[in-house]
Amino acid sequence: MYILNPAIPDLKTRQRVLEAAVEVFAEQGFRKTTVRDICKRAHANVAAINYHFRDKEGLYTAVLQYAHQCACEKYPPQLGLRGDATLEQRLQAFVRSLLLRIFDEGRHAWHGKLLSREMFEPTQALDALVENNIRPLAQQLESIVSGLLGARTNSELVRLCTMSIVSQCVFYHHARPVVNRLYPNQKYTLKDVDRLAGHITSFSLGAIKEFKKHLVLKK
Amino acid sequence: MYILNPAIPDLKTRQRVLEAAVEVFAEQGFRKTTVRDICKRAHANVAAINYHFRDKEGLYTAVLQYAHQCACEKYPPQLGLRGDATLEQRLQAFVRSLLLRIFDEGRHAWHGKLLSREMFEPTQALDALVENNIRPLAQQLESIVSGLLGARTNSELVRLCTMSIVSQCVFYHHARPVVNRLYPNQKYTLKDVDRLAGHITSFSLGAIKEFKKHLVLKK
DNA sequence: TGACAATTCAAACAGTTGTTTTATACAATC
DNA sequence: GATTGTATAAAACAACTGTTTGAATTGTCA
Repeated sequence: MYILNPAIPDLKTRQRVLEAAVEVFAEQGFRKTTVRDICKRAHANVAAINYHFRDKEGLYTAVLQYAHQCACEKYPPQLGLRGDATLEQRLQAFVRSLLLRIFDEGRHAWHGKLLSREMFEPTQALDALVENNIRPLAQQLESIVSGLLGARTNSELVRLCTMSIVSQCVFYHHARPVVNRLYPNQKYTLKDVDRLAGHITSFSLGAIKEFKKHLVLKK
Repeated sequence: MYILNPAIPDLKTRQRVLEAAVEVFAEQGFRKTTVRDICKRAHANVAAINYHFRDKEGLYTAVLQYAHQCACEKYPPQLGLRGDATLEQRLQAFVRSLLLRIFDEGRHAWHGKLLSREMFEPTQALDALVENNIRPLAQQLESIVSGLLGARTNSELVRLCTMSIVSQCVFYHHARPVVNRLYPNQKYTLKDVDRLAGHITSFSLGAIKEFKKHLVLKK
């Protein structure tokens, strides 16, 4: 056993490489990242990647799975919500947990960053990620929206509203470089995130309320 | 003069390289793109890039400027709007033109793609792009929103609503790989884009209307 | 036309990339 | 205790990268 990295001293090479790779891939993306950089951070030999993960791409898919697993452990789907919560409360909780995942500055920012990268250069890994992780979340939100609009609303409107809500959340993730340049003074502490969650929720609830009003008038 | 590319036969090397570079950079990103690939498409020698643009990075900044210029020519800020248009009409036009820019499948999809790439790996070029192009657009939308909410609304709410509107538009750009996987059957013809613009506009107008109602009640 | 600059070209350069090879150290098994 | 399989190490490999070189070609203008 080789104790080289004081921060994570007693982990086997494979694990050290994996954890280093998550960080580097998230920061630099697949292309820009070099196996030598990863191994340097992991205090491992260059050949370790090929030995444990076959090749760089094998390591990358392992990284995606690992990061997703970590994020799910930290932010479980229903964020401390009582069983008898109203639809409004469920929406607020959904928005808030999504934002928290996005604005997590710590070690769990990986998930979001890696997911963002998949948007630009989708790999095969994205297919599995959408089916296993994203679709269930989308359906969860759709059911909330459907309930808010009224059960008999046509599905297209439900879908459009769902996307409108999600988009407001992920925007601050995708467009952060632009937002930061537009409003350099804006910070995103926990309090700010809560306020943002409040805005998005009431903005969306207001929009849905108006939709429902006109839907009722039509009938 | 070398007539090699039948599509763009009579352009000087510099221009052929530039146009090829726009496409390749937009498709593959800065890192993945190789100068040899660009030159191959442009039917130019490898050295052409270094001769005309100093280096690969010089070519990239030229590409960003060029793509931006092209997009502005095709989609001018105010999209055929009468001087006496209502705020609602101006909002609809703003949303629609933004969506059109995003869903343009033709040669002008460059601008959006390149801008998206800047989000992940911002270069110095992004600073100029935000100041010259994005900030004016944001202010334009802000003034519309401000008018809709009422002149005396606090600026934070105006900004939050502005972001909520923009986010719904750019979402379909940023998250297209995910959206396409979630709803594979959804197409985005001109008609669909118009319907989408209609939804985003009425969703946002409804939300703003509700906000205004509660603002009035507070006073 | 002839001289001069601008442009294009093939070839080579120097550096980096992911990967493989070969050898060695360790632990468990017979 | 020899053997076997796993893990790590240094070095070398082959391919590809952006860039430069220097000669050949083209265009321009006196």
